[in-house]
Amino acid sequence: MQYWLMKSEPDEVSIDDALAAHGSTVAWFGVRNYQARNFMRDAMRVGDGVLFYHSSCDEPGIAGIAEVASTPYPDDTQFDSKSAYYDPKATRENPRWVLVDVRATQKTRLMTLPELRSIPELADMQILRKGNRLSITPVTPAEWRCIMRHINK
DNA sequence: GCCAACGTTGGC
DNA sequence: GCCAACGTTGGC
Repeated sequence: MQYWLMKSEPDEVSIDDALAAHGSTVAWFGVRNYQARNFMRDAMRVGDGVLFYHSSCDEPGIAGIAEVASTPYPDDTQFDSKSAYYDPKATRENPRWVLVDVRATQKTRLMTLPELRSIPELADMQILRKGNRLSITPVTPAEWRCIMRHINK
């Protein structure tokens, strides 16, 4: 069992959107970074814990809890020439981008970046490092437990 | 809107 | 294979 933090722009897919989706499950489309893709393709397992993070918005932070709900499969938006995520170099025979399904399990209070930064145990979290841009990052069991403890207060 | 950080592209 | 130029991310 591993833990992850996954960024989503709430304008596109928020924790509320995910909870309202069929089976509270959404396809994590649009990842176009090889490192983040490789986490989904190679490391994630069904049932892994996910921190649902809202990025590029008024109040960035952890907004809910989710879990990995599928094995990896091709991201259809790469084949759609009308999509912002279209990749002309990808083909159905040779997909370049994969995704997993993510099932939202709980909307939480918003744990903002300043709050996360204020917790000494979380000082090494990848999301808090300067220049962090990766949209999917691993979370250690200790970080996960710490966040679970704080988020329900 | 700014800008630091970092990934990608493409000429050589 | 190097690396400069360029593009993107994302908090502020």
